[in-house]
Amino acid sequence: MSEPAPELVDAVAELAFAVHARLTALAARHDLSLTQMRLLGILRDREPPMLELGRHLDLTKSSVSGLVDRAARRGLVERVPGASDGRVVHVRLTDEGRTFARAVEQEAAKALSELLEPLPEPDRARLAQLAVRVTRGAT
Amino acid sequence: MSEPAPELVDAVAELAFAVHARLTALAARHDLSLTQMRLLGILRDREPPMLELGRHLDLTKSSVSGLVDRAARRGLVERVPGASDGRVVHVRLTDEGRTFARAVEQEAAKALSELLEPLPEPDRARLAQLAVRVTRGAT
DNA sequence: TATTGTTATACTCTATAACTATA
DNA sequence: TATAGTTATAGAGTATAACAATA
Repeated sequence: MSEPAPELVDAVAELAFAVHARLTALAARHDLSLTQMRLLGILRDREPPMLELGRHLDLTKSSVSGLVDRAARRGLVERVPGASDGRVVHVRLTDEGRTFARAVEQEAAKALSELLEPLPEPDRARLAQLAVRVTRGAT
Repeated sequence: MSEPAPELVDAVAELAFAVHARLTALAARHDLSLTQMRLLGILRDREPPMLELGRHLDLTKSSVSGLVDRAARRGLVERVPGASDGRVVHVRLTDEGRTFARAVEQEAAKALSELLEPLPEPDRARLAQLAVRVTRGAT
């Protein structure tokens, strides 16, 4: 392992905080937590059971229950009984939730690309490329 | 404004989530929230009043009160009455808090540099450089 | 009056443990 | 018995509004 080079590590951490803060603020403007926003994103192309949802979000089943309760109360998602296994409950977006999720997602993309505006185009692509290489090899 | 190029934006968002998750997990191993960890980091070289702390953390004064209460209950920080202005309360690390903060900070640097390991050294420096340029121009 | 901070209250988020229903 | 999910309970984190003390 090579020497950490602390200020370089700091730079990456600061970028991460900036991204996180932007997304959190955006979510808050729609009365969503970042977790709720991620929930909508996950459900965009899936109808997973509660436990699987928990794996995606790294939450316990009880936390997922509460999360889905609150989203369902707002009419964004709904629970669907499993067809083959009576114990399983799938979660899916309602029509309203899908429309909403789509809008929020577009805003998020816009917010992040605004954040990246200090970089001219070729560097932006370079940053993204490096980011991909890190996350591909990540835990 | 140029076209968003969604998958590039996604890559940066994913990197941010990975960094955030690492730091959150590390903090949790010490029974800290990420906010508590940031609090310790801020106090490393400052003894700010409550309101200023709130500006650093982007929290209301009431949230800061609770945050400092909990950190103080653990013996990590202490409140110090302002000398010139009787309304002001400064916050500073205790000796124990300082030792603890130092240890956690080193672990954090190590955790992040591990995360960046998929990149060979020159690329790591490039990533950091790009990150700096984004955050320098950022909100 | 204005400012700094705390307190009262409420809600989200999260976890652990106990419980229910199904397999 | 084992698994999927819910519920009861508790604590952190956050906010708004009302309050206290100081300026």
